[in-house]
Amino acid sequence: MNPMPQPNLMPTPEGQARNEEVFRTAASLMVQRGYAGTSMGDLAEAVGMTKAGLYHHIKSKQEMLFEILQFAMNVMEHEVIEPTRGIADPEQRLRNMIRLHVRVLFKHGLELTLLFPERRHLEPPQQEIIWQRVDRYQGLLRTSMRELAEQGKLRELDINVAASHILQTIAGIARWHPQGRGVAEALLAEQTVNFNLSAILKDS
Amino acid sequence: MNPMPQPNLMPTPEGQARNEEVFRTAASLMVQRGYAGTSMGDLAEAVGMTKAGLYHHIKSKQEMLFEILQFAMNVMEHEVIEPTRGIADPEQRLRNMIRLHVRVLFKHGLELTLLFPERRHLEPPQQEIIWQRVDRYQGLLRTSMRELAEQGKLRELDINVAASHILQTIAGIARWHPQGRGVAEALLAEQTVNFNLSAILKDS
DNA sequence: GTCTATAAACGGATAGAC
DNA sequence: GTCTATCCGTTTATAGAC
Repeated sequence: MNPMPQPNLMPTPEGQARNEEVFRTAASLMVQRGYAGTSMGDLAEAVGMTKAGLYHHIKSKQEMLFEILQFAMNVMEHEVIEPTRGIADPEQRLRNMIRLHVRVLFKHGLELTLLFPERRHLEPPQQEIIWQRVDRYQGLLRTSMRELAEQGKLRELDINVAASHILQTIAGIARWHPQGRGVAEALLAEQTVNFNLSAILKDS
Repeated sequence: MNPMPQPNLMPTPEGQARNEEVFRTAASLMVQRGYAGTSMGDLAEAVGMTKAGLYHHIKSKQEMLFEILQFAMNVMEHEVIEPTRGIADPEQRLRNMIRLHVRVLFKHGLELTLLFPERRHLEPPQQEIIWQRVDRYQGLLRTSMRELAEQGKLRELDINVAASHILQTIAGIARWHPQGRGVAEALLAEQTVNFNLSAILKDS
C-alpha cells in the first residue's frame, strides 16, 4: 500500500502514526486475503505487535472494516466528487470523475475499491451507511448521463446498467492491473475514460 | 442457485445427485459469504447433513473450491467458447461471446463469476491452473479485437485494458443486478453487448 | 452414506501487569 | 502503549460405529 492521506480523512481521533499504520496494514491485508481470510493474528504480526496490543487501537475487527470503508469514501468525496461537482458540462464532468477516480486508486494504493464487497461482513446498520454513500456516488454518474440525454448526446441505453458498468471497469483496474506492473497510470486513466465515454456517447 | 448442468461438466465421478447438491450449495454459500467466510458447518447445515458426512463427498474445503472453479470454466468453454469459435466475423464473434457469457450467468445462477477472486485461497499449482484457463478465455477477446483492428474497425485503444474492462462489465452483472430483481435478463445481455461494442468499435 | 465423538489448531476478544 | 496469559467458541478434518 501507499502512504496515507495528508488531510485528516481517517476516522482516528488524532493523526497518531502508529494508529494509522494499523489501519493501513489491515486494509492491505484484507485486500489481498479478504476480510474473513485475514485474522487478527496476521495483522498483529504484519504490524509487529501482539494481538492484545492491537485492541488498544481498534474496537473490533468489524469496526475496523467499517472505518476503512468510511475512509475510502471520504477520499472519494474529497478527491473526486468535490473537485468535479462544479463542472457545468456533463461530458467534461463525467470525464473528470472517471479520470480522478482512477488516479485516486493509484495515489492511495486504493485497491481499497476491492474491499467494498466485503461490506457484507458488517452489521446491517453499518452496511446501510456504506451502501448509501456508494449509491450516492453512483447517482452522480446517473445524473450526468441524464443531462447528456437531455442534450441528445447519449446513446440509447439503460442508465442504471451503464452506471454499474462504468464503476465496474474502474474497480477492475485494481484487479487486472495492480500498481506499478503493466500499463502505466496515466495511460490506464485515459484508456478507462475513453472506453466508457465511447460506450455511452453518441457518435464520438 | 439454479439447477446444475445436464452435460457432465462436474468433476464428480458419476452424476450422483447428492454429490452435486453439496457442490451446488457450497458454491451458493461461497458466493454470498466468500470462501473464508463459509464454514463446513454452514455447508453441512444448508445441505442437511453433519460436517463429517460432507467428507464422504469432498476431499477438503480447498479442493472443493478448486472443483467449483473448474466447473465454472467447463461451463464457459462448453457454452461460450465452443459455440462461438466457428464465427468468422470478429465483430459477430465478440457480440455472441458477450451475449452468451451473460446468459450463462443467469442460466446457471452463475454469480459463480464472483468466486474467481477467491482463487487466492488455493495452493499455487491449482491457482495457476485456474488463472491459465481464465487467461485463455480473455485471450479470445484480445484475438477478436486484433482482427477488428486489422479490418480498421477498432478504435485506438489498448487491447489488454479493453479486454479486462469487458470482462469486468460482465462479472459486475452478478454484483449489481442479482438474478430476478431489477432489469430483465435479455435486456441486460443486450445492454452489455452494446455497451462494450460501442466502447471498442469505430463509428458504430 | 451418514452418524457420534473427538482431535488439534485457530478465531476474536479481554484481564491485568508493566 | 504494549505485553503475557487466558477464555471460550469455532474451525477443518479424521476415526470408527452403524
